[in-house]
Amino acid sequence: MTSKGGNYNGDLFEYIKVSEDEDDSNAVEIPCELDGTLLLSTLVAQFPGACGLKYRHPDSKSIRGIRLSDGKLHPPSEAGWGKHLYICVFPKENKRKMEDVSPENSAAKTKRLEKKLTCSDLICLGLPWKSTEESIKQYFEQFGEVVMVQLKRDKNGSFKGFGFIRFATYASQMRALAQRHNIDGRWVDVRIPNSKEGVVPQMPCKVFVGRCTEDMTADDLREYFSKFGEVTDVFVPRPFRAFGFVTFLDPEVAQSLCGEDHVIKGASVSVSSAAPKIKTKSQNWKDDSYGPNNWEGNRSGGPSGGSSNNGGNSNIDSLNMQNLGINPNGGPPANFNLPISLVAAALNQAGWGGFLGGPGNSGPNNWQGGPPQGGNSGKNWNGNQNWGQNGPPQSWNQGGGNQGWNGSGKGGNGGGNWNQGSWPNGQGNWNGNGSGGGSSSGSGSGGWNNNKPQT
DNA sequence: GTTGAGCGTT
Repeated sequence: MTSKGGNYNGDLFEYIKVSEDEDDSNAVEIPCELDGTLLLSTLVAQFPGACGLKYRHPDSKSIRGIRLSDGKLHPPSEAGWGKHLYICVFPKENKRKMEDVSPENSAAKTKRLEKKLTCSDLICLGLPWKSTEESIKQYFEQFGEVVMVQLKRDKNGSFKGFGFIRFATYASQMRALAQRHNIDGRWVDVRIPNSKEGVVPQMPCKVFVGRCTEDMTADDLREYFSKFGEVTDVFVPRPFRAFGFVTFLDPEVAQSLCGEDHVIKGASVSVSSAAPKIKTKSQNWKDDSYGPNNWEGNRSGGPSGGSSNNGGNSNIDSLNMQNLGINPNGGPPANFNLPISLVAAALNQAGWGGFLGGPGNSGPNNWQGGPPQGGNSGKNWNGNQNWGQNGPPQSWNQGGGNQGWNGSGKGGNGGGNWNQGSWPNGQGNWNGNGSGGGSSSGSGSGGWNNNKPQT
């Protein structure tokens, strides 16, 4: 490509300096497009969750926003981006839509959010023996402010290899929970402690995007929807099926978009709940209009490395819950007493479709009759098994017209795909494998516990 | 001095 483009400096790519704050010591230089604009997606690739840019005007000393349209950030003047330090704009923690700011509504919502988006302590399992409070704090600060680190020791003061941390914000917590962590060469499990039990799905983080056109890629959806809040996953089925799923960090954002139409690439798409339609007659998953899609192409395995080893006795435990964006501290939502099939659906919506069923006999249809036997006592997901090369059993693929795991060839190989990249340190992004396809390509390394004994 | 699934009173 030797296009001269409409760039401002005569260079092929103009780079602009971007930082998370006004401290430019960790600024990243980001390339613009040839027309002088900066793609939001380029920005997000370096600053996951960013939704815009601003800078401090040298004369007025005030902060100026950068124009964003159609996923492109426009330089502040004809002269281009100049040498300003640009600062990332991130969605507010308690974001809500403009039309929702009527006083009572606002107060009520804030209250709810406060309750819902509360941090909890996180347990860190498998820490290196040489860990210290300081080193662990330092590691986790890449996800946000760390307000507590406790490493557990025995009476003699020797470290037991695990500890607890706490973040200042829910967003930081979710970022940390959504990643695998390699600390000093060991895969460290970060989860919500079992002591925080009684949690239940709250609100779906995932929305269904209907009327997609064939030229809409996962990246397109990500780029578009990022302006409403941090997007943690996008799934666009291929071959083309005219819909997609977008998962937000904040369920409130997902919720707020439901029922709306949006224009992407010139086409009107409809956003709605990703929940399977409730069938009054038959709650058979096979008959659901798009229930089975939730099982398709989703990540295999949970964050513990796709290590489902439940042999058909899967259950819902805190390890699973934590990764659903489910608040460990919040009380039960209004729709607490859902049939288990809907709970399963809710779990899927939350972005973890596919993990409830195991390689055994726990395909979706098994959920109709109620929860699996065995309650919550069994420990699932702790083994090092993946789905295997072939994904879940064939019987999962009988949904009419649905591709299923094997048919689509997607997502069947275990958990390596969950965040290969790291988050805020600029070395990667959510979808470490590029093209926004983290949700649909799954030949991973086989899970968390790749640890080798240390010497 | 060793170890590697777990669940916090240091």
